[in-house]
Amino acid sequence: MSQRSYWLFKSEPTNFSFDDLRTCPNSTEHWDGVRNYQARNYLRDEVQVGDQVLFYHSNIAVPAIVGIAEVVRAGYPDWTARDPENKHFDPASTAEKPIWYMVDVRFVNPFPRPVKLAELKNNPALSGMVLLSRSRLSIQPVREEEWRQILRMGGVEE
DNA sequence: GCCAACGTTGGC
DNA sequence: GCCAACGTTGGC
Repeated sequence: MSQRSYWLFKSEPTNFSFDDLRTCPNSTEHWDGVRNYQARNYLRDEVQVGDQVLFYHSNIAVPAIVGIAEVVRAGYPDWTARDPENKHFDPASTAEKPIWYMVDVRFVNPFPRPVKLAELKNNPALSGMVLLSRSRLSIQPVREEEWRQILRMGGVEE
């Protein structure tokens, strides 16, 4: 029995928003299209069923963490890499030797108050967050203390 | 829309 | 294996 971990997943809401996740069948969706090796390693090797996820909206006027999702399926080959029609097609990835991985996530709940990037930056307790030093990494680990702090900032009851 | 930061590619 | 060129990300 492994202890559950915390993550931050980034998404551009114009592509896929937290509300899109909510309205998916069973509020569950594949987290596909990740094409960065470090993020891939997390998805393939570390993200586990039951892990909790901060859903972050990037590349918009007011970037913010908007809610919580949960991992419902651990890493497995991202088949969109083998679909020539797909935007994220990668001919180097095969069924025998997949390069890219995805997980499945489920909508849990929105924050009563979204936590803006500016607020994260202004909180000294969060100065070690990966988001602030490696902003481009799309799958990032979150420490338990950071998780609790951010939920508090988002108005989530303990 | 700009541009800095950063990841990837490919010539050597 | 180095590193310049290039493409992408994402805050502003």
